[in-house]
Amino acid sequence: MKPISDKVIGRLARYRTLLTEQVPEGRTHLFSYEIAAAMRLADSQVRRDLMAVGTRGVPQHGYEIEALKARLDDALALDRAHGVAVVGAGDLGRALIAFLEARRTTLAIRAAFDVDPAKVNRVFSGVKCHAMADLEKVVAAEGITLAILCVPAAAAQPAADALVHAGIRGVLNFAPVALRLPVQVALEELVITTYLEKLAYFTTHPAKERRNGRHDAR
Amino acid sequence: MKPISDKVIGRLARYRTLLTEQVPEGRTHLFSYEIAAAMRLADSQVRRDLMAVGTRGVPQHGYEIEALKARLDDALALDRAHGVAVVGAGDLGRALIAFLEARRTTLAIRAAFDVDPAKVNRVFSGVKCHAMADLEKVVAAEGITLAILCVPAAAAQPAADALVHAGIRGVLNFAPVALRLPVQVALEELVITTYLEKLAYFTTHPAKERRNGRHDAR
DNA sequence: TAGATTGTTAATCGATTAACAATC
DNA sequence: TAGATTGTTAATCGATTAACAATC
Repeated sequence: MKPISDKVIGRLARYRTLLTEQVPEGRTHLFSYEIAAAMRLADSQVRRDLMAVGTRGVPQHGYEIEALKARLDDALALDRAHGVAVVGAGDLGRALIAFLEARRTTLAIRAAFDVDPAKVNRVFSGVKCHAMADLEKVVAAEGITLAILCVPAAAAQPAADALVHAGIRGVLNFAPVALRLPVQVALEELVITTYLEKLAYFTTHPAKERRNGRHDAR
Repeated sequence: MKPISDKVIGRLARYRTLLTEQVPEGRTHLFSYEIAAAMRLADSQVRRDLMAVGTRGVPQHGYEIEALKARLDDALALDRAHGVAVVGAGDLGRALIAFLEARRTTLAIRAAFDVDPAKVNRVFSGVKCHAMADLEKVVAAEGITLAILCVPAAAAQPAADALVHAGIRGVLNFAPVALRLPVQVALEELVITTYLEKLAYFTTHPAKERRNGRHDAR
């Protein structure tokens, strides 16, 4: 399969969520324009995206939901397990553990890490918290490839360096810091205040000025 | 000022965070290529973005940090206060309250809401939790314009409808649901699993395939 | 069949980058 | 001054949309 752009992957993940969380009652198939309407996209874009992962629809019938879900799972590599670590077991980190463990998928949180000795060896929502010193050992032992970084800004870059050293392949960063990572390590920035600030701007300016898609992740 | 695109606003917010959180020791000015390097952008893009908000740099000296921060605050409407509500006081909602209240800015959380009677009237990190039934009253009384939506998927659309009815201007959505909102209400989708799924894909495929910016939001 | 919807190409659009004259 | 960096335009690039023949 040809390289698929970041943008397309983001939309494919959203299609998958839509199919999982919001399938209209009693439907087995969906038309491209229905998916498009739910996400405020053009129908040709939906067809084009689905084409990129080799899905086939049928004129007059649309796309079969179960087959499409299976195809998306496969394309997004969600048919295999991915080990996830949460680094920083503060309020946000613990909330993310609880939130993500509640919806068990192939993305499973296998460990938490914190510098605070009071948190080490505690178990949060079924996930054990380890000392940062044990990062490399635990990452290897648990087969962890992804990390969610929820430490304070000042601790983010050192923690990221430690993660890279431990062989992590992707980082989801919540700290308000522009991380420097080797290019081969995937990075998603998810700085909540950035999103709030965007909202503040767009609610303060006429709606007309909102030029682009409402999404991102993006 | 001309309309500024969603993409540019997102980067401006990130420049602002960089200037606030990561100013190199003892510097009063920064060059466009320094800002660009920190964010993995082209230097001409930084200059272009700053031009959009009317900032002037000086050849040989770069951009004055304090003046630039002030200009960005003004452009992003962060010089005024914005009232924020957190809807859904579960683990994630309460963590966001604690997280955002710790970094008091002009984006201040003025109220939380939940359907659970056990949570109503409790105070989380200094923020009072109200019944959903009181949404409209409290939003008006507290001058709330933005909402952070952290309710379960099934409750998201009804909650969003109630927020719109109460006159909210922008919604930051954490629920894994494609919300339908009137176009004049700004919407940012921040579905954490979507980001994790993107990471899973990019860590499973050769780094070379990563075509685009590492960010989004945005 | 006729009509609706897909798959796919071509056209458009917007965003990014390169280039360089202006400037300090 | 000379050289480095800005402001800004033009060129490139990629993403989105429109269009329509193929198809069920």
